[in-house]
Amino acid sequence: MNKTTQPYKGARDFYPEDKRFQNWMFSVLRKTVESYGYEEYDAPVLEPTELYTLKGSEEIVSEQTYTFTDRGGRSVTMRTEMTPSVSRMVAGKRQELPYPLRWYSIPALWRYERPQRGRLREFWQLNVDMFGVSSLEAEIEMLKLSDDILKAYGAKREMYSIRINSRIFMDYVLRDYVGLDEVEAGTIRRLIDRMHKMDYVAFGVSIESAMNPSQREDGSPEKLLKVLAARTIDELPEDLQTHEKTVQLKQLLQELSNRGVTNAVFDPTLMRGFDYYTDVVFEVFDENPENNRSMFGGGRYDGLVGLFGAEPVPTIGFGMGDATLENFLRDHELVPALPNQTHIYIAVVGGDEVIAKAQKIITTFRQEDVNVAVDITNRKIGKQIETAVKKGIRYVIVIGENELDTDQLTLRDIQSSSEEAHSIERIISLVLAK
RNA sequence: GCGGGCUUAGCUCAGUUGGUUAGAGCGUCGGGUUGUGGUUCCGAAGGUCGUGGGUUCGAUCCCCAUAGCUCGCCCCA
Repeated sequence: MNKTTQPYKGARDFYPEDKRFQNWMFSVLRKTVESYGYEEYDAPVLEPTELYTLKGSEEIVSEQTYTFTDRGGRSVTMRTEMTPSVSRMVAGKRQELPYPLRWYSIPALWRYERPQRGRLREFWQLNVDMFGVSSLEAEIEMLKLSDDILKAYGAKREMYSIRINSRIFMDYVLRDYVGLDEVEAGTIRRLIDRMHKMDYVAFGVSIESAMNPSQREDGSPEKLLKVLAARTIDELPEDLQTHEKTVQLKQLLQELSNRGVTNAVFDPTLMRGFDYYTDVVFEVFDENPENNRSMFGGGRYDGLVGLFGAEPVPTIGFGMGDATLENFLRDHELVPALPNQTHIYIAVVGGDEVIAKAQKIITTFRQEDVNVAVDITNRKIGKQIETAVKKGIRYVIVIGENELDTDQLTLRDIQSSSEEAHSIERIISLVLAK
């Protein structure tokens, strides 16, 4: 028997204080996405392994998942992301669901990785997806919603940036504009993804060596570097300005700005993997240098539902991990004091006999939605109050023989260290007011 | 999967150039005579010095391995 009290590597225990924080964090997420009409769904923690090999990444499945054989000989995998599951669910009821679908979930996910800052083996992830809209209005809503989530926590614009790119646009740049074959393009995509981690000269050298000199047109590396250097769409080379996706991205940024999202920018170096995204991709970056990674991101993936044999559905969505969000909130000091959900702690003088007689009062509180914990230890009164203080419970009422006789109770406010006698009705409204 | 740093009380950390009973602060528990916490005073509990092996008369300290934490790399759905 292993006697360690530590949780499993990369997984966390949530003591009441931690769970209180998580509940608060999630409640803000829920409130914000539900204000846009998104509905919560869920799926099993275990999925058949084939669900994750469906879209290709064999290597990821074999090396970065918890995969095992069940008692019936089936290979199962603990969910590492929600997108395949939700795509499966939509495909399963493709013909009967009322589009557009606005769905969200906050599942616990498992990935077999080496833990580091902002990255654990068990983590929670907000997933927001819209199915059934192919127009740019879907992108606008997704990004506006992302922005509203951070604003709901009290984040200021300068704390984060929203970076946007298009896979179709970048494919056009790499294949047609620069003239690369698919193998070269794949290598270059990986390089671009790591661009900000390399120095500029080394990056240029890598780009050049990744391109086959005999096949490319003269000046291709330079053409590409010029595109990647663009900080805005207007800075893109003249001959790219009229491309359909350029025009669309410009329109997207303009409309976001019109709706108050002024920190969204075009970023040609944004790659975001290379699996199921089909067009617009975006990432929200924490501008705090302590958190040197994107906080969350997503994009359009129009092809996934169709993989299940159903008629394809245009889809856009994003995922937001709890660890990176927590880092963001703590480092920017956006976490408020979180009160204990118990409103009143009742300290008892006189033991079990008094507790028995006080039941009528206690029941009245509970029926009025006041959460009441009774100290049944029969310790001295000072200890009982100290317990309430440590638990972070705001109000204390001492009940003894004296209180049983009157209809007034003395409500002690731990926060202000004050005491005042009130009727039970008055106490209920005072305590619930906060 | 690769590399760096770390691991001594519940927490944050001292310490021993290898020597017999390993310390502090905070926290916890109890008390300062019987119905009021966060101040103060007194007292107590709590450690096989991450784990396993080696060197040595003797290891918490030196060496090796291993685990965990942490930071970075790879990867990041």
